[in-house]
Amino acid sequence: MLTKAEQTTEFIIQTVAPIFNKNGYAATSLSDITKATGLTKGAIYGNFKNKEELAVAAFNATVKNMLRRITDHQSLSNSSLEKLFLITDFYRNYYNYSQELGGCPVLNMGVDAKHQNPLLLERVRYTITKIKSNLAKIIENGQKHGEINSKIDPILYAKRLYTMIIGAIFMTHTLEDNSYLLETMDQVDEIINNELK
Amino acid sequence: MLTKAEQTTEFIIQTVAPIFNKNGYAATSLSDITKATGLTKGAIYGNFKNKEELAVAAFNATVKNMLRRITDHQSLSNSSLEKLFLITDFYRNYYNYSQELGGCPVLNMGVDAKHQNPLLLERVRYTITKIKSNLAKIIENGQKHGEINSKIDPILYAKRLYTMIIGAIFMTHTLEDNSYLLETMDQVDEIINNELK
DNA sequence: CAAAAAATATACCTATTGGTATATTTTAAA
DNA sequence: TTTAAAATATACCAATAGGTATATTTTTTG
Repeated sequence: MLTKAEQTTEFIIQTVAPIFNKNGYAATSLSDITKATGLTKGAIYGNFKNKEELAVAAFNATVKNMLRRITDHQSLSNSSLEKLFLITDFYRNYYNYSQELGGCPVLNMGVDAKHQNPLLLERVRYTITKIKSNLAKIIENGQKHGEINSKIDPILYAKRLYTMIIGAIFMTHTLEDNSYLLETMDQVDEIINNELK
Repeated sequence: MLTKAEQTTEFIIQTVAPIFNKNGYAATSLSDITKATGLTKGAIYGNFKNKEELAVAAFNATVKNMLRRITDHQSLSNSSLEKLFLITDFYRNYYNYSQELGGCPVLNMGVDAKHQNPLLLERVRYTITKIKSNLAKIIENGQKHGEINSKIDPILYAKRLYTMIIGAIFMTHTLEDNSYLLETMDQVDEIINNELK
């Protein structure tokens, strides 16, 4: 069971996560944080060493949420090929879902933290590495089971797929136009069918 | 001939443009600006109404620089197909070039301005529209001259290509790994050869 | 239920923020 | 070269920034 204090810590993280994700690190002030949580600075600094530590905790929570959703969704099938289609499926609904999070944490924090916050940037890089290796492992597994062409390079295609995905996320969010995500996911499906099979 | 005042305005823009591009709007302070230019607030506010107007002028200057470079490069050939290859060529060298600018202005400001600065966001959207319609026009022209398959949708492919490009820019900058841009440009070349021809 | 411990609120700190009124200097025109 | 105009510097403003020491309240434990 969670103590009252642990509940508060969790409450703060969940409340400020979308704010940091939307506005970025520098543009999120302590008063934004106290206003949103209804708590005072004393409470915030009792639970977190400083603004940076809170921002990192918030990012981690958002990413954890996101990764769990992807993992859950792709586990709907045991076939590697089907798992890949489930991933494009996931990103077809990503615009809606990521708006709940305050946007895509990888995209937003990747750009925001680049010249501002080494700790956050490291977390972004780690997250990308995880997503990429997840994709590569699915491809490798598909090759082992004869579902996917053994001639293709799993890492190369993992990079290509995530590059397309993150590009589509940027376009859809910046232009507020979901067609980029939808059309790019169609394109990824074509690649799966024509190049990976 | 430029008056002394006009020279100063231009000097300020050129000096602060990479700073805004790197750090974003909120994380760039007036003291960053006075420090970098060696001028005082009086001089800055004599040339620009406020921080926002300066940020917009800086963004416009960076984009103008970038668009001129693309235009110059693609004008090296009259063939539509060759123009497309010249564009992938341009982006193969984009990591180096964009570092001079303080990063990719479209990517950085697209994310940064999203929830912060409607004026800047509008400029980003306009820039994307311009780049996209440039790509679409090249494709259309290629179709008119029989260089490009008349069955393909110019707008759809313009969207696909720029989505891939901006995704690769994000990955390369965030991971400081140029292979994303290089490999994605190879992939784009494959698309030109296999789908557009 | 009382006491110790933990968590939160209050009040405050210095530094910095974007911005401005005015004095001074520099530029351009006569 | 003098003078009017334009540009820049100086000195200031109120508001807010992140952060902290301490008082108060709440929670946990014996």
